[in-house]
Amino acid sequence: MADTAFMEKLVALCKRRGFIFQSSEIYGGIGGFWDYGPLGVELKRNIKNRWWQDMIVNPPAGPDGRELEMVGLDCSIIMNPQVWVASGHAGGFADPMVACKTENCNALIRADQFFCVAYFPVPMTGTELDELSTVLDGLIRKFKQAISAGVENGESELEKLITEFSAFSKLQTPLLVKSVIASSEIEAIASVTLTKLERKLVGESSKSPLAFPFSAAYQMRNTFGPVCCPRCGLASLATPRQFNLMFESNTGAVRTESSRVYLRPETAQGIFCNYKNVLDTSRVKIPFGIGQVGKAFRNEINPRNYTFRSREFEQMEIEFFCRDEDSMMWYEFWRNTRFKWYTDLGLAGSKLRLRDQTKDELAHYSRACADIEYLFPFADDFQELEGVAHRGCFDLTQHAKHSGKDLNYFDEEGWAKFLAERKAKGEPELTKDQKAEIGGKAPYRFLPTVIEPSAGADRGTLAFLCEAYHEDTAPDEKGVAQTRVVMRFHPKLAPVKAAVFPLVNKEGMPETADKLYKELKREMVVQYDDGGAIGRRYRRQDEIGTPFCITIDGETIGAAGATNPGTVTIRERDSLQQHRVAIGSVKAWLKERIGD
RNA sequence: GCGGGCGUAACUCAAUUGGCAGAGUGUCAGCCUUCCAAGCUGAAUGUUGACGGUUCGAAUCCGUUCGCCCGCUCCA
Repeated sequence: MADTAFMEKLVALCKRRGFIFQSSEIYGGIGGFWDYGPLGVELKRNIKNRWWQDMIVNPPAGPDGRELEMVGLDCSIIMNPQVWVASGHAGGFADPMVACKTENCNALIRADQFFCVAYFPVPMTGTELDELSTVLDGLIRKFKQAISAGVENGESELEKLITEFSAFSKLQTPLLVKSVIASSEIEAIASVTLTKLERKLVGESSKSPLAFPFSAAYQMRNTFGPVCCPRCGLASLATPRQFNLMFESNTGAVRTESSRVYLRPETAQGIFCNYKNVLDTSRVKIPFGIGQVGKAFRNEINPRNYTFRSREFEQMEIEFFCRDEDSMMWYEFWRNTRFKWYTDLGLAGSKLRLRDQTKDELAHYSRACADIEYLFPFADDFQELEGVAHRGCFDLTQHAKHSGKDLNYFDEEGWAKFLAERKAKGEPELTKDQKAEIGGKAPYRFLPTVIEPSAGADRGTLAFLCEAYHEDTAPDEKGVAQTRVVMRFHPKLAPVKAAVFPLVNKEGMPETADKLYKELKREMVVQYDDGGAIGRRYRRQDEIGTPFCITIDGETIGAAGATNPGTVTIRERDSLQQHRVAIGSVKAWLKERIGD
């Protein structure tokens, strides 16, 4: 169950303490855009820096035990518009939506994700059903491919399908396009369970149902009858409309059709477009990866759930290039590596899961995809933080085709070895033509296969915020249990690593504390606080998730009766335990616990 | 896009039938305080989202508009 009360408390805290603000708040805000305040920026930066450090600078060893080759990149947000034609975003990143006009229904349907069912007046024979299934399978596959490939002219693609369907459908005339069902049920309809489903849909009547894409059904409504809303069941659907999710802008001061450009909807295409540059300049060899952290933009139909679905968001993406025969090994590697990264940083509970996508969910070019998902307090279901996708060589193929450039990888090492082996065996030297012939294809020249771990930085930040929020009880000075709000960030992610307090504002304690504070701030984010009672200061730091509080007391300054002169207390946020540490060792003590 | 809900201090929320815009928390200043907030004193902060209307008088009623939240839907 969604815990809205929890979410409201977290959102209030984020505002009150300066983690997250609404964008342009003084003007009433703007939906789908958010600002990170002084603490939020530290938290998000820590997450991005960790990612960069753990994935690019010092990645774990590969599945073969060898060092991983990873390099970084920082691409522009606006690219040549042809990029988006090649990637499929220009054509396919637009969802055909259809709304129901019934007063109390108003359902909104993704037309490409729904299929219609038609019923035939006469029962079919087993052979006819088999034939029907085969044809349907083919049609559905083609339709899905057309959608995911982002065919530039979806209309004509649909018409082709309809013609094909009509040719077949002279077998029987459908009675009525009755309902719309989710694509996940399509397998059931198009395969052997026809009769079972038939019963489910039309009781014990003998009509045989036939399913086909919603858009096709809509176009054929004059022949087959009206398409009904899946929710209210009435024939009240409006004309399907395109929802384009690309942000548009213009280059140059004069706006014309040809000046139109797009803000990138993902950082990945910048990597693919620079893949050849990286190969040519940085001495990397396959397998290797390129990582990038950067903003991306999508005109979400309806941004919701705090920062979870923003229209401007930040991604942390890797494109890992490898040989196709090793690709499933690398896919497994990245799938596990990325999941472990989250658990190591504290998303360790049952709220985090690794889920393999089903065949239905996969894009047509994708061989496998795993989602790393988090159960946010605002949702009933797990939501995606990151997708690790096996993309085959789809992207590079597309860019090679559209740019006209050869994006093949040439394995110089393997080629040299091949030539040397021939020589050793005393085989005759190859002619120029033979060399071009053999060296011009696999295994020496080929388009690499790509594994893409693509993480949402803002989603990750939000997940870490949700995971950190705790209310527990701690005793006050009278020993009475009091509720306290504590953000239990992993020390590596905590926006403030430590706070320095003088126990009281006299006897030289402020001076000593200030000196320690200034020394620590050279290497980490620390705060100095002398305001109010010590307990109040502890609670303030608990609320922003500072893992360690250092107090300068009588012992530190060697007051009369001190048994541990020159030591401070370091209080731990989660356990409330205190440690006595020599003031000169504080920095080392903290660094040991916070890590690099 | 459609439907519903809602806009009062930094946060959480009051304000009787239309009658002087308030409280708690937080923040700031000072005092007190030798280790876990709700000790003391004081202070600042509001064109009640905006515009218009009704009225002697509007946070409150009406209209318009802007924005936010929820549902349908999408996704990193």
